[in-house]
Amino acid sequence: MAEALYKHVFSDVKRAIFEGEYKPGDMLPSENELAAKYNTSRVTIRKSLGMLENERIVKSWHGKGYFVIEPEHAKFTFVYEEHNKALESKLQYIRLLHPEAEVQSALHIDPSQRVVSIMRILYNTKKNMLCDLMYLPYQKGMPLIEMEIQYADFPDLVKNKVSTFAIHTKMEIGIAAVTGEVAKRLMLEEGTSVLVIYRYLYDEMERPVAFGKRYLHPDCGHLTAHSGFFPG
Amino acid sequence: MAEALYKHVFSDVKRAIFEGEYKPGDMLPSENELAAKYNTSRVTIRKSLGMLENERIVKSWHGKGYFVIEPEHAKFTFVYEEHNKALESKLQYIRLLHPEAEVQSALHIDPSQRVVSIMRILYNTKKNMLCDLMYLPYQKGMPLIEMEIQYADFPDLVKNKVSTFAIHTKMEIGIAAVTGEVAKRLMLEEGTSVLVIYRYLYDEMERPVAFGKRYLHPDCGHLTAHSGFFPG
DNA sequence: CGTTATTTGTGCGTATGTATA
DNA sequence: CTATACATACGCACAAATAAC
Repeated sequence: MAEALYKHVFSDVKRAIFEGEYKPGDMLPSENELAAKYNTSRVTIRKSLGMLENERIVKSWHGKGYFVIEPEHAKFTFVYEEHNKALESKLQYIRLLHPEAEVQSALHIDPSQRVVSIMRILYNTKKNMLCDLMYLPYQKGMPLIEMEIQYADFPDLVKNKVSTFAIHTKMEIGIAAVTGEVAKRLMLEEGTSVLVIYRYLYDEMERPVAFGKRYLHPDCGHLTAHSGFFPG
Repeated sequence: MAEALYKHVFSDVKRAIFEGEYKPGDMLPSENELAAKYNTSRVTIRKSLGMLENERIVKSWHGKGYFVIEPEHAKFTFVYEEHNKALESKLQYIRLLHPEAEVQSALHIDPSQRVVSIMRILYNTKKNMLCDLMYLPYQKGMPLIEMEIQYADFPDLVKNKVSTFAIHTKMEIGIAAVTGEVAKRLMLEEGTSVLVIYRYLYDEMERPVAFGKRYLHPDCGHLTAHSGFFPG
């Protein structure tokens, strides 16, 4: 089967842009010109140009034409898997407690309201690599069954209550000194600085529904993100 | 002006998905059924469904139908501005030197080849917030003029040599202890742990063309990223 | 100021191909 | 084999924005 025509036009124009034939700011030939050049219809050309627009390579202006845009190198895509498949997970405890200041502020609740606190350790054959803490506002009838929680992903914890599409999450990366239980479980000296990943889950009304902290053992290495154009 | 028909269909189906009328895994009505429902043509429906597909909300299977997919909560978008607009930038030095091991390995060069090393400080009215180090393989005739480099973004440094679209960058976040010149400039004690952002620039052949390290003063706070669906 | 040509935006009808059940 | 569903592609018409005259 021959390659679809619109795909051919798409990759041919894309190639021309990547090779510098059209530079950022340049106008592409009009739809009609391209249709003539590739000996096809305007509809097909529009499909190809639409794909280039989706990839943020060109932008169309009504009545003017299509223009090559400046690529975005400031936006990075971070792939962060809640469940690292190379690591085993072990539940440490589930406690019902009155939140400390950090958790209060993250979940927008007052000290009188209790929260469920869950600690998990993620480890490989050699050592404990991550210490994961999660906090959820406690409500009566909440399932505290260990097995349910042990393997649950962060968004899974609340997905039954709201539509998965309504949830969005925020991730923050910071640095913190490990103390007490966390230091002991990661087998680090008290006060050692480690990377910390903070996770915030919000529902469709922007209300915080969960808060998590994850302490990374130094041997976990770096967190990586990418920018630029990638296939797929 | 009335809203375009295809936009109406798009947002109406999207709303239905977000409200849980169609759940992840569900099949949407067929193109023909939707065309009948909205009293329009199949072409228009395809446009709307194509938009939903671009937003990774549905996926079509040839001969089967359109299916609601599970939202991706593991991919985060990091917006990282090389030039923080709230901060002033000051060039500290430009040196030509033989690279240390870390830089050698990052740029895939051997110790005999020299690199241009550039240090900048980014500061606000109160204090120095960032210490930025960049390394570029040195080539004869390279412009070392300070003014050119002082305000250059990371990708700008190489954009004249290759197409901007061919460049892609990687970002890593780690933790490191500040020493020597860096510690002094950030006014931190030797050995203090700080967040470090590593940047790698690659050309179209995946060859490294620049390497950067950026030490963040603790007062810079956290790095944040988002996941889920956002308008625009 | 309006006129006109150009360019993109929206929308319909139709035909044929191909994958799935 | 057949019915259904999506994929590709063409032609046409009109609307709306832009720019040049």
